[in-house]
This record gives sequence, structure tokens and C-alpha cells, in this order.
Amino acid sequence: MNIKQVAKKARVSTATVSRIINDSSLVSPETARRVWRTIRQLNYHPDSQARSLVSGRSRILGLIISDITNPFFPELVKGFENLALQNHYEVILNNTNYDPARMATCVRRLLERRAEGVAIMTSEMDPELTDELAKRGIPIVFLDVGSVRNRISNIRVDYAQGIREAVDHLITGGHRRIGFISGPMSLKSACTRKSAFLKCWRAYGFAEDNGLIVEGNHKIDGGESAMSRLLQLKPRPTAILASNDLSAIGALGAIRLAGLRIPEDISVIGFDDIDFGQFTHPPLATIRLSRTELGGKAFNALYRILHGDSKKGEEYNVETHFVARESTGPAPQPGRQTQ
Amino acid sequence: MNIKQVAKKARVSTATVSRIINDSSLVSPETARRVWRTIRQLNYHPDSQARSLVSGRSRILGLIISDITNPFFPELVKGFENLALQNHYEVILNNTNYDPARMATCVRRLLERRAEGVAIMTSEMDPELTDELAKRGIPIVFLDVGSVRNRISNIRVDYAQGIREAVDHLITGGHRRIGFISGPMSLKSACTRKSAFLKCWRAYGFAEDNGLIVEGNHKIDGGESAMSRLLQLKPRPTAILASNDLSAIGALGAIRLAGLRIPEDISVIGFDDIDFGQFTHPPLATIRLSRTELGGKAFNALYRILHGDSKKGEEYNVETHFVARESTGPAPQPGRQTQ
DNA sequence: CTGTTAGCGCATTCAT
DNA sequence: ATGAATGCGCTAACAG
Repeated sequence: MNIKQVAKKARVSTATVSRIINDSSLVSPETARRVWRTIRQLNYHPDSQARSLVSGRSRILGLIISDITNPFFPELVKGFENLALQNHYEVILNNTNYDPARMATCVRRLLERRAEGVAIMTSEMDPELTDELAKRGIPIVFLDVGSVRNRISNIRVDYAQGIREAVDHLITGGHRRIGFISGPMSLKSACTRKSAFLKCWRAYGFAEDNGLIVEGNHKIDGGESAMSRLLQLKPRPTAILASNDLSAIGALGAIRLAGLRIPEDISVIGFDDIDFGQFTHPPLATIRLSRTELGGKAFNALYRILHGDSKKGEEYNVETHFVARESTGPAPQPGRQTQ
Repeated sequence: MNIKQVAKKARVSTATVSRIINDSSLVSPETARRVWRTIRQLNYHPDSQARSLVSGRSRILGLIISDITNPFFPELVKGFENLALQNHYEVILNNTNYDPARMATCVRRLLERRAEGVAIMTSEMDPELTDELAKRGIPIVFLDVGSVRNRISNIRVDYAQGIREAVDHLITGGHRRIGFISGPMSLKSACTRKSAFLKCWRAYGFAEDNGLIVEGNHKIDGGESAMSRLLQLKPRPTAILASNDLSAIGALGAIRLAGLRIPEDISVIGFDDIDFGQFTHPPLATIRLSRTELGGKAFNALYRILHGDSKKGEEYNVETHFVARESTGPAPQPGRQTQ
């Protein structure tokens, strides 16, 4: 079932059918109606591959993430995909599983599919691969990677704002010993978050105490073990900030396991605001980062380069904000500390 | 950068280059080497659209799910995508958001992309759309939809086994009043799970008590409100089976809110075995359904139709099993029931 | 307003 | 073992 058959059945040329499919304005309403009828009748669906080939526009976007089972990503994907769908783009989703080789494979395949733009939402990116894309003029949008260049945009997450709000909240509550559970230092995004915390902490004029900073793995079990290490400290921290909610949830478990109360003995704050945070015990205070917004902005960044006036890349900003919930409270009195 | 330029630079014909890309056996090793070198040098990537057009094979598979932010799906997607990647297929992922109109859009677009197969992992499917695909001979795999036909396979989840194990466990513990929190009855998959429970319950010779069956929404809040309704019953159930883990987690919250203990006062069992279940308080007993396996089997089902000997559809089976964790215990003695 | 024609990038005959 | 020529389904000039 191709355009020729439709043309024959409707007694017009293929060009007319093509016009009707794409831009019915240049064709008489009557023939248009007739042809549309034949199209429906024959259940004709134009071949996008052929259209892409001749038009040079694939209407495919690549979306590269590290791992869809990481609760950070599903909302991002949904936000991106919704807009893509509305604008008649297809999305090819790729999990790299933090594997550079797999990332390379994905990029090569997106190249072969002639993707019109690529959103790279994981910071572990080989610059050589970026060049591959850039050389061909394919728009790219990064997440928290600084290089805005021609046809390369970047979404910057303002971690500082949310962290400042959270630390403010803790300090107001009398906390002075704040532990930090970081993500794996092999991940650039985890480093960024840690630096943002340290910077904020120093801005308050506090000395930075490396003993209070423990590395987790951005998963629940890593948060648990990181927290149990923090609990060894004497005096132990009165509050914990975690690099993501999963780590914080692990921390909740470790604290409870040690027989301590939240927030009476220790306050805990997460990061990201994943859905589950509302349902932990106690509900987890966190720093919200809207991943839906992130996904949406990633799409828009590509769209602006593809269709906007400015072919140059732009910098986008996503805010973060503290969300108070029951996992934080005032610092315990030093004398009354148990154990 | 196309095949012609490579051919010119390597002083061969385009046919030779094409042969080398696809099937280097019919070409002299020496020219092959030379051409490969040029290909790398020019950084040539064959255009999949053009290849698809002439070969009639798009190497695209559609994966239709209802909502990627539902924790049921990410692992399924990952399992499917991993195999697809290995076998050089591209995956176009579509969230329908439970919207039939959106489902129709997705199917139409997959048709236009000439997808070679479609995995429909949500039961809310208009039969008309299925026909659209079937008419064109596009392989389909469904999840828990009974119609194995030509080029249409089905993955059947054996809910009964896991439910039987769970109910066995409860009955052995002395439980006789077991509440069931179902999913939304507007979803076919939720109905299937509920029927499986009822069937199992009757198989034990117990009467079915509609008061013990309450409808949730497969999310945490729905589980909470369903549970609080169940807590009104006198005598109240001593154990709860939920249609998915999210509902069960909501139930945990409602039970604790009512001042009752888990599992001393009420036992709770979920369904699916999502990662979070291990970290709730107490850890959630559940009925495991491997979504990774599900995604993998979905891919294999399509692959078998595309490349296997049997072009007819097949029935696949995925088992479910009870996973004991601390949210269950023996039934409380009737006399000692609080409140 | 509509038809004719060329060619997008590639795989595949059919020759040689 | 290699090359020349054809056409996949469609859009875009150009012509009328």
C-alpha cells in the first residue's frame, strides 16, 4: 500500500497525493476530499522512512539516560516524550547502564538513524562522541555540562538554591554537625552535588569536616552503610543531607536500626523528591528537582535549535527547592544525646 | 557522507561498499580492508532509513506501555531494550497514559515507521488497532490477553501459583480473614489479579466475602484509603493481600496510622516485588513477578516470529512466587485483638 | 491547481 | 571478485 496505489485509485498523480498529505492548501478542496477518502479506504500510511530519506528530516530524537530503573529518570523520560509526541517526533530511548562502550554504540546508532537531535541526560560522556554529533551539526542538549556552543545547549540545575534552603532550615533548628552522604565519586553528577553542598557549607563560615562526608552509591543499600559509618562518629551528626532520596531512605533505615529516632535524634534530608519520599516513615524532607521540567526543557532546547531563530545553543535553568517534611526537627540538646 | 563518496575515495563501486558493509564474504579481503579503512577515515555511517527503504526491514520495534513512572515498567523496558540492542533493533517506547486515543496515535505512528513488531504491554487495547497491525502481518506480543493467533503471541503470567503460595503461608499462620486490596476495576490487569485471588480463595473452600475486597488504584494513596476502609470492619481482617506493592505500601501506612502493629496485628503481602519493598518498615512480603523476564520474553516472542521457524504465535509463561519478609506473621489470637 | 520527472542513499539483480 | 543499472516510496522542482 503505497502512494502510487492511492494515486491510481483516486485518479490523480502521486504528487497530488503527496501535497494532500503534507500541505493540503495548494490543492482543490474537492480532490483533497476525494483523495482523503481513498487514503482512509485503503488504510494508507505514508512510509516515514521514505519521507525522511527525501526530505532529509527523520523526525527522530535520541534520549540518552543511564538507567531507566533509577527513579530519577522515568519522569524525565515522560516529560520529554510527551512534548516529542505532540510535536510529531519519535523518541529513541537509550540506557547506557553507565557503560561508556554502550554509550558509544547508542550514539553510533542514532547517527545511523539520522536523529535530528540528541538529549544526553547522563554526565558520563566521552567528548569524542560529542564531536561526532557536533561535526554533523546535530543539536545536543546536556545536563549540567558546561559547554554551550553552536547547536549545543545545556540545562543547568541550580543545586545551590535548594541546598541553601535546606541548610538554612537545619541551622535555624540549631544543627551544627551535618553529615553528607554523597553519591559515587565516579559519577560526575554526584561530584557536582557534593561540591554544591560543600560550597554552601563554607559560605556559612563553617569549616569543612571530611569525616562528616561519606560516600554512598545513590542507592538504598549504599545510603544504609554510609549512614552506619556516620553513626560511629562521636559526637555523631545531628542532621544528614543525602545526595539523593534513595541514599536518604537508606539512612532512615540505618538510623532506625541503631535504635535512634527521626527526627528527635537525627534529622534527614534527601534530594530529588521522588514519589516514595512522601510515604517513608517519617515522610522524607527533601530538595525538589522537577524531572518532568527537566525532560520538558531538554526537548525544548532541541526544538529551539531545530526550529527557532537562534541556532546557537542556550543555557537553561532548573531550580531546586527545599520541601519540609517530618524527617527534620530541631537539633537534640548535646547533654541529652543517647548512647 | 554517503556510500558514493566512500566508493569514490576507495576507488570501488558503491555495490562493493554495500557488500562490505553487509556481507564481507563475497569480496576480496584486501579490498575489504582498504574500504573499511576509508569508511573509518571518512567516518561514514550508513543511513538506516535508506537501508530500510530498500531492504524492507526497518529494524524498529514498538514497545507500548501505559506509564513509565509506574514502577512496574522500568525493569520491563530495560529487559526488552537490552535484548533489542543486542540484536540490532531500535526500540520506540510509547506511554499511552491509559488514554485510548493516545494508544491509537502510537500505533499509527509505529505503522508509519514500519515497525517490524510491536509489544503491547498494557491490556487496554482496542481490538481495531490490533487488526490494523495484524492485517499488515506485523508480529504482536500481548501481556495476558488470550488470543494467540497467527503472528500474535501472548505472555501469560501465572498469578495463581504465587497467590497460592502466599495464601498457603497465611493460612498456615492461622489467618482466616484475609482482606484484598484490588487495583482499579477499570483496568483489565487489575481484574485479572483479583479473579486469580478469588479463585484461589474459593479453591480452599472458603466463602467469598465481598466486604473484604476493597478497590484501590494501584498507587500508594489508594492503598492507604482502601486499607482504612478495611480497618473499619469488625472483626477486622488479620491479613491483607494487595494487588500490587504500591497498594501494599499504602496499606502499611494506614495500619501504622491506626496505631496497629505489623505483623503482630495485621499481616501484609504485596504483589510484584518492586525494589522498594525490601526497604519498607517492616520489609514487605510480596509475590514476585520478574518484569525483566517479562520484557525479555516479550522481545523473544517477537524475535521468534520474525526469525524463527514458526510464524504462528506462541504462548509464553511467567511464574510468580511468594517472597517471605517481615510484614507477615501468625494471626493474632481473637481475644487479644486491640480496639 | 495538477502532472512529470529526478533523485534522496542504499541493496540487489545481472553482467562481466 | 567487481561494476552498472534499477528501484524501494516519497518529495520537490519545474512545467503546464
